[in-house]
Amino acid sequence: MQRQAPRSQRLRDGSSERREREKQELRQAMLDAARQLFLAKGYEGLSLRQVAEQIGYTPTTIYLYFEDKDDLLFAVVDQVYDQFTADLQRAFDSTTDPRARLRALAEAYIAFGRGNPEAYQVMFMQRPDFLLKWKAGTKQPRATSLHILKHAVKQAQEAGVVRAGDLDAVSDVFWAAVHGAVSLSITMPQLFGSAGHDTSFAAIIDAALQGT
Amino acid sequence: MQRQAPRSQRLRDGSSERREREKQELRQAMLDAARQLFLAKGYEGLSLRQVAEQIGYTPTTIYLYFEDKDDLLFAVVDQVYDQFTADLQRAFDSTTDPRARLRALAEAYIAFGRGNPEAYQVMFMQRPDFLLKWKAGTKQPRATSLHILKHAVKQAQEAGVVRAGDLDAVSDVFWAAVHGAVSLSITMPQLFGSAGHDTSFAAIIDAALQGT
DNA sequence: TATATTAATTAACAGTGTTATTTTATTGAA
DNA sequence: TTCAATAAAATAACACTGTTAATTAATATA
Repeated sequence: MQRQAPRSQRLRDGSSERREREKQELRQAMLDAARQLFLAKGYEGLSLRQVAEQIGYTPTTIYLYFEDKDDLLFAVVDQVYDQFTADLQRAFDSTTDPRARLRALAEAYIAFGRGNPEAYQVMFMQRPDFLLKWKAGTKQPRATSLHILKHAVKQAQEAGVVRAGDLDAVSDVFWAAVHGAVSLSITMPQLFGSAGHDTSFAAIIDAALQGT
Repeated sequence: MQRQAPRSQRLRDGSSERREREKQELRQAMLDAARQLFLAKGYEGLSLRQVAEQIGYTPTTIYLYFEDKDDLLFAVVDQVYDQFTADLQRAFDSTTDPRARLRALAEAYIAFGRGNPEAYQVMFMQRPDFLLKWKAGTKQPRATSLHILKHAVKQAQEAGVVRAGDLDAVSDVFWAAVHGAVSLSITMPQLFGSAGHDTSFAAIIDAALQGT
């Protein structure tokens, strides 16, 4: 009997592991379906009932894996926040020249927004409160990504390649320029960038670098 | 009998006028209630049932005066578009100096956004398609207001106070700067303008004027 | 094999915008 | 002034939405 104990223990662990794995798989299936619907139909078009139908479960089952719709939506964009942070960090690391660094950051920011328009809208336009939520597993709000921008501006100030003055204000100039450009190009592609979006973006980056 | 004809004519006209007047009053009551709810609860919080309850009618009656919810919402912000245009025009007319004119326009744009945050969000962030709708009674899309900006930029270019280059692109720089500042200050007051919003706005206007 | 636990479903509530139908009120004419 | 035509408003219903409570089905444990 005592010899059987470890074996039954192993069996039980094995089955509970399997259960846990299946739970994670189902959770992931919900995330995948939600992400697909979100990318196809946008923020408004994401419905729990459609998510449930797509994975072959009833809507209420989702509540066993997510607190509510907000929780699910945040989980969907959570990985996008990671990508955004990684993109900015990569741009930051691409050079040590303060001026080139700022330019690289601006280009990366704009490229992210244009490459992920639906996600960018949720993150910076529709649900800005998500920026204050914590990244899964950590205690850092999502807005931390923006510290990279501020850091680069600070370095540029110290190097004397952008004008001195309140760091926060100068960073805001930079942020407002790129955010304004990205958001206008996403929501009003007809009105913004009529000379070609790339032309406008280039002009905005130049202005931000000269004007800061 | 023939003498009575004009009198009954007058009576009929009078009553049909009264009917017409009452119809317009009811329509205006709907607009007022909708505007009040919209300003209190924002874009999402505006519900036809609540509008109806506030004026003491059933929800379906609204459909006798407006095509649908979109039509009602547009009618609510329609007058705000007029104010926006007037504000920009007043700034344009405040001076003839091209540089001061651009600065006045930027300040007016920002003041409008900060003074009407809910309306600004609908106009430029949530329902940008409204900008392409026609002003009531005309055939001009709402975006025409932005031509004032472009006009001022063009004059400043010709005067040599802002850099030459594609007019559309240079205008986009100006627009992106002020829109970015306004939208960030509305949706992320904690993250934007931590050195004081006025400080950031001043820096952005300076940058836009130097950078364009 | 019986019991306890967990997972998933069903049913329901309170909302939303919207359409078709029916009732009510008002008008114009015999 | 009564009657028919017209216009206005209300009722009822549909198809959705997110969400909660109660019930059934499946699984693990003893």
